Amino acid sequence: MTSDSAPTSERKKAVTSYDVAALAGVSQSAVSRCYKSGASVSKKMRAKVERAAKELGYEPNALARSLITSRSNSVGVIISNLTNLYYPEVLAQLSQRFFEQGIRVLLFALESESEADRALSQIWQYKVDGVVCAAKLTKEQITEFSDRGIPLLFYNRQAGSHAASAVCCDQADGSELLVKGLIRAGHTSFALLKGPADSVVGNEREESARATLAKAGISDVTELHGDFSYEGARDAIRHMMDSGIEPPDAIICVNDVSAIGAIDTLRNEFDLKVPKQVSVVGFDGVGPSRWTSFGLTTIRQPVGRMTKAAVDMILERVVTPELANEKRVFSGIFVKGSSARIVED
Amino acid sequence: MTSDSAPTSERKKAVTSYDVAALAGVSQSAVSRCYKSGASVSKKMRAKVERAAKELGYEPNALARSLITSRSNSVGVIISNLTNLYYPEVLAQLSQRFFEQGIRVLLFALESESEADRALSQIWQYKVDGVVCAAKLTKEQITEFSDRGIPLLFYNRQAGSHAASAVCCDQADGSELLVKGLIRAGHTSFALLKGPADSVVGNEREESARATLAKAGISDVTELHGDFSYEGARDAIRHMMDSGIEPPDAIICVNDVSAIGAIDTLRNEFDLKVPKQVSVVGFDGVGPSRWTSFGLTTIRQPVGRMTKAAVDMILERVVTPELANEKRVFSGIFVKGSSARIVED
DNA sequence: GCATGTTTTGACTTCGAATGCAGAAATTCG
DNA sequence: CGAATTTCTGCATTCGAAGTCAAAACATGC
Repeated sequence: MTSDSAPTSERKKAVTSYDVAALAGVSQSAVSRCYKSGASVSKKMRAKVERAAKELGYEPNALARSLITSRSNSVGVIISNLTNLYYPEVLAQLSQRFFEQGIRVLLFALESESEADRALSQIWQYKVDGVVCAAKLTKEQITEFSDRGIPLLFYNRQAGSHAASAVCCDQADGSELLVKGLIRAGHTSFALLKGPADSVVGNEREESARATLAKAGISDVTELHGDFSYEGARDAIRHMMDSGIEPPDAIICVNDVSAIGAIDTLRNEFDLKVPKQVSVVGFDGVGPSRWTSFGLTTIRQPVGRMTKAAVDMILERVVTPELANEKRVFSGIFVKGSSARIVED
Repeated sequence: MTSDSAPTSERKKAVTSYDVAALAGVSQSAVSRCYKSGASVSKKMRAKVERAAKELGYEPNALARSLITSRSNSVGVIISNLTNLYYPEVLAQLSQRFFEQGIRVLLFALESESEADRALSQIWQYKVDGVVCAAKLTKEQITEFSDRGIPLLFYNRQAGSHAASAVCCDQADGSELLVKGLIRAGHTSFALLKGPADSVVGNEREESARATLAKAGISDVTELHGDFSYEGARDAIRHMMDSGIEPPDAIICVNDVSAIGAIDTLRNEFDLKVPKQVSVVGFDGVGPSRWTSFGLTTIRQPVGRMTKAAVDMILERVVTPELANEKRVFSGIFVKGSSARIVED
């Protein structure tokens, strides 16, 4: 109907290395070499190629390159609940750091743990060079990574005894610090606002808190069931208060958002003073924990250093696959805040 | 030193369609066809191939497929400031929805606008099928998309008169709604807490608010300079109070986080009652706006419908490139809250 | 100037899946 | 049962860049 080069609709041009080669009057190999660092190319050649490339607006096709080199220069990032206030910061930093290294980030934001399988299937197909995972994987799933030789790094999850690296914040240590401070300040009755039952991070924090209390002879701890969310914390506090229990001196929350929910509910629904009547502590150090309404006493995770470690570790293992797995644990930073009476060591 | 198949270190196997073909005793083309919907394959063939594929654990190589089909089944998502509380939700939903469609998401989380160029260069190289952009692009950058035939969709940014689709929340309409309500409630002196000067969204909200006030004969509006952040709002409020101005009846903030910062500062640093002495309204409807400490009166963006529209529109245009650009504007939802005295229409 | 050594360069093959085409098998129909 | 279709299948080629290798160009030494 129309000629091959329709005037109105622009044909996709897709400049290839052959086009550049033709224009520059050299071979395709030469063009390719110009884009490879450390290749042997004469100045004249480079100049010719660069001029031709610029004239045509040539950009190497990353797909073709990845296919032949079997390196995609991309990593997968699996995050289970992006709506948790803590993760956006992590994701932003990870993505920024990878970007600086010229690495692309394939994002998999899981809604539920059960989606992990489908995400993994996509990950295998896309031949990512490595994966940073802030979600729970089964032992089999982890094994599959090592079988395929794809470096895997967990962010704030235990790799267990399995074959994966990990970057963590020392949950136990942080909780202990907070609880000891609360004990020193003279609190005697405690409540523990837990996270979802299947959260590794939540369980670690919880158990450490409980152990520290036990060591001080306090074993009668009120358990509140939350889910890391504001609403979950609110409901837990309501439930506690409605059941006629005497409010505890201190509430240890597994994360900041829970702690904020607890504070808000105690203050606004039950007219209790925080920290005067009830001390509340959190964990994470998210942005809103610093808002003056809350001034949360918490443990801030060193996200900057943790994400840097994560990126470094993964990239090391991409370059040197035989490198053994490694686990780096970072200490959290105590934030004094004003939501709890605490006596420091 | 060692034999070709070292016993300890597992060689990467990389099962290809040829391996499957060999095991199933068929041709590579046959295997390929089994993975293409709508291809003509007999039941027997399909069964043989599927068995062989499962036995070998075959997964098609997405890179090779993309290379030949020139469809990568992936989209780029550009977000400028992920740390803004509003975007994580958008990103989570976008990524989820794309994932459901079997589309991979390449994430580009820009720190500064100037990084856009580098992100684009990666986008070209990676041959994404389309891009959703929640960041500012120059006219030239936008043009480059249409030149290359890559569908581009702006999220909450004006595409201007340029060639790109867009999904937006009606900023002007929302602001107007709030301001009218404030006026009806009898507020007479107003302050306007602005966003960063270069934010399109912020400017639209601001201008609409100002226009609505002007229509009511109120042109003397105190301008406060914020940057969408809690801290920025706090500083702006401090600055206002310290300069000895009589506090306004109402503060119109360009976004929720600013509004929260304003409320906190008014209450905690200057002992003003919100909404009794000062009404404060925000915009966005982020999670923390619903926290009882704030109970923000705001306009909630219909993120669910907006992200759905974004995904649909982009995918439509990937399949049918000649489709004209389109802009869909969604009305925000008024959230009554308790941070402002408002009289509804 | 010639033998030797060192860069450069281009022809050709490779990565792994998709597809046009032609021939083979299965199906329909007279 | 054979002819005419229709449905399958395999061969060979393609996508675009990278790497191997041997030939070509250049540099060096005597």
